[in-house]
Amino acid sequence: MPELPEVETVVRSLAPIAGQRILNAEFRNLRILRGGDPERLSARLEGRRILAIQRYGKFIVTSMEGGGYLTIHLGMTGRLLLGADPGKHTHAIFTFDRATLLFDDSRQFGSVEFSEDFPRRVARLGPEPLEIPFDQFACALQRHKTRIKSLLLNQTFVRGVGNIYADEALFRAGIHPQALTQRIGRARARKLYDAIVAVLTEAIAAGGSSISDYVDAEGRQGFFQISHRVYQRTGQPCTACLTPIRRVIVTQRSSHFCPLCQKR
DNA sequence: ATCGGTACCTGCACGC
DNA sequence: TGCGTGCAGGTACCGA
Repeated sequence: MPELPEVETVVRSLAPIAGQRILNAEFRNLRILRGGDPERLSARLEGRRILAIQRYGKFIVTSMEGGGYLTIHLGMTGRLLLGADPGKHTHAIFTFDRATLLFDDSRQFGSVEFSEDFPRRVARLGPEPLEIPFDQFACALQRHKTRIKSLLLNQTFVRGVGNIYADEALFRAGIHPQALTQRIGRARARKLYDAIVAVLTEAIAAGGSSISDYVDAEGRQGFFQISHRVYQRTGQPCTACLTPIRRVIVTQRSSHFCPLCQKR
């Protein structure tokens, strides 16, 4: 579910726990806990204050008072919920001075990890798409040899773009998801760069896309899904030319596109 | 060193 | 009603 705009919305809604102390950390499902046993981790976290909560692509990195980082990834169906009741898919419960935070995840693709040093899998990510300068984006694009949709999903290229926003950006840029990166010149790269920036900025302003069950920590839904032009609109008319939107599989992921507006 | 394919999970919508 | 199938915002790992 959550891509950059959804994770950004979640991080913003977590502002109330910044500066608060973790009184208790309980882990109910060890699948989502990466590396390390729950007892030791609880002991490591309890009594410590949250210093800052930051987003890196789709990762949430919480820096702790006295050192260490709590890194959370929401996977496909992960949620962080303030003041909610634990349920069937609650895998971790953090009790703070004045708040309770749950980590829920029905598919269990998400993760919670504690590390003394800045997490390596986050350090390995590419630049933020809303921060990278165009020249750097264009150079990085040239260096890869693959289909553009695959590249956009590759988190070492830019971090935070997922299936929804890749499809939406490619539509706005008029580029076919299966287009080879070598066939994308500077002008088309510019259109793509601008489209990514626009779609992510608009989605953040709308609080993300709520496809099935995404909500922020306060339980609020996003509403960018009403602005989707291709994503999950297979068979519906293109917003620009009325041609039915098509769906193809690119690197095992659904890609939605307009066969007339988007060129290889 | 980069890639593409696969595994990891649950829930839902659909057709029979 | 139940069962099988396909599909869903994700990353990590494997082998070519």
